[in-house]
Amino acid sequence: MNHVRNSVRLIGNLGMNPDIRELGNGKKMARFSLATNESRRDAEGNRVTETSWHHLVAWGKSAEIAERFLHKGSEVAIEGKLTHRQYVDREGVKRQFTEIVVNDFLMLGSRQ
Amino acid sequence: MNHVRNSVRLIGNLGMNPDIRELGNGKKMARFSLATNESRRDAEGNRVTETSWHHLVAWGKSAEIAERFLHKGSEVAIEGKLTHRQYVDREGVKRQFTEIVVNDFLMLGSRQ
Amino acid sequence: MNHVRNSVRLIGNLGMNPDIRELGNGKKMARFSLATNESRRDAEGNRVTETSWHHLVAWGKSAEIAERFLHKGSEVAIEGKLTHRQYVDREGVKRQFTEIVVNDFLMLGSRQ
Amino acid sequence: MNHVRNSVRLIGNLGMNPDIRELGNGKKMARFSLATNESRRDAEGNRVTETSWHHLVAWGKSAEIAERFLHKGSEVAIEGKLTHRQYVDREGVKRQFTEIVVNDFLMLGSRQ
DNA sequence: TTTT
DNA sequence: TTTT
Repeated sequence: MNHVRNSVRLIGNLGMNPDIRELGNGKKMARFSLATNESRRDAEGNRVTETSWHHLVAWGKSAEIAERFLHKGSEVAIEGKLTHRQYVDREGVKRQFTEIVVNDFLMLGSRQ
Repeated sequence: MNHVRNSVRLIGNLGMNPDIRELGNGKKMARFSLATNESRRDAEGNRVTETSWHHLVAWGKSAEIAERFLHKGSEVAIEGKLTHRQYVDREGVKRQFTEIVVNDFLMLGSRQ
Repeated sequence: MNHVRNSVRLIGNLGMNPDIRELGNGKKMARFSLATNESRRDAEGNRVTETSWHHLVAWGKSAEIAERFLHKGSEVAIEGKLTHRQYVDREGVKRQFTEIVVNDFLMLGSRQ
Repeated sequence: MNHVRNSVRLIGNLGMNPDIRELGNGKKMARFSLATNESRRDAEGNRVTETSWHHLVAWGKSAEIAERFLHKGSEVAIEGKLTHRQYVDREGVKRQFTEIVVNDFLMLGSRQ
């Protein structure tokens, strides 16, 4: 319950169906990308949309709900924790990977 | 004012004095790292502290306030936007860089 | 920009069309109620929905957007500031009124 | 875990020591007031500080931590849920009471 | 007074 | 890769 120190809130759309893995202990993990679209005016005064793609991961119960209810295009609000992992890729290059560990999410616009 | 869609909140300490740049237009930019410390129990039940280091950038007025008041060790609460940039490093490796663009921050524990 | 100190985030539905007022200075004000629905299990294990009704007020540009796009039933995400006002009602009773001054909002599920 | 729908974040100071009650089931409850100070310029351009007093309540483990560590003047960051209760006072007047049910909090400026 |  |  450390979420006063580190909390991310995003509202956007899934770019793909969640990728579900089942771990050795039977616990599920769901990974997906979420696009947040920001609308602003550029130097010429035209409306432009800037899209950011965020990496999300959900565990356990949240992963199961994601598996059942989320799919490509789904609109969701999520709250999670910002994490950064270091790893070495296949070419031996040191890399950083930032992802949001989902604490809670809400499906939106579900009337469709 | 798109911060309903994309908002990060962190409370932690600066790892260094902010790095201040003045851009061509006279606008300032302040960069700094912020550590958030999360306390939890490990498998053996011992208290462990996990530290995450986040990259932050502030612009304009916020950068000026950061320059004047923030320094290594300062405790701050920040609200910002999660952004990801792609770039190619000196070795020609494609990389992603995640940083938080600060919208608002607050110095804490300032009674000292 | 004091929203690190005081910030409310709600996702819910309008109970009515916004009530629009135009002030002497031409600035608009929009008032509306927002329901947040929380689902939980009661002592007997049955799913129950608890609804909270919040009072919201938007000013200026936000009020104009609210007037044009929000109506009874609209699903929205809002970010605002928690405020409390004291007043004396017609019967001379001292009362407190809590409302959220909207900083930013987002219409959800707008595909309908 | 419904906090994507309804979440309040405040950073401020306690106006009093927490008021601790122990309920029949041995569970503790802590009540306290928190002041958030907002700095802004008035019509004449002078800096003015506006203080809002919020009612907070914490339960169980949070209440116990509040009892041990929080006191009048403590600086804290809290995350909670906005709730409204109706009641009838001793004079038979119907009233509303708004309070924030604390989910998580963090003591700040603890170096003192 | 909303929504699922 | 999403959405409007």
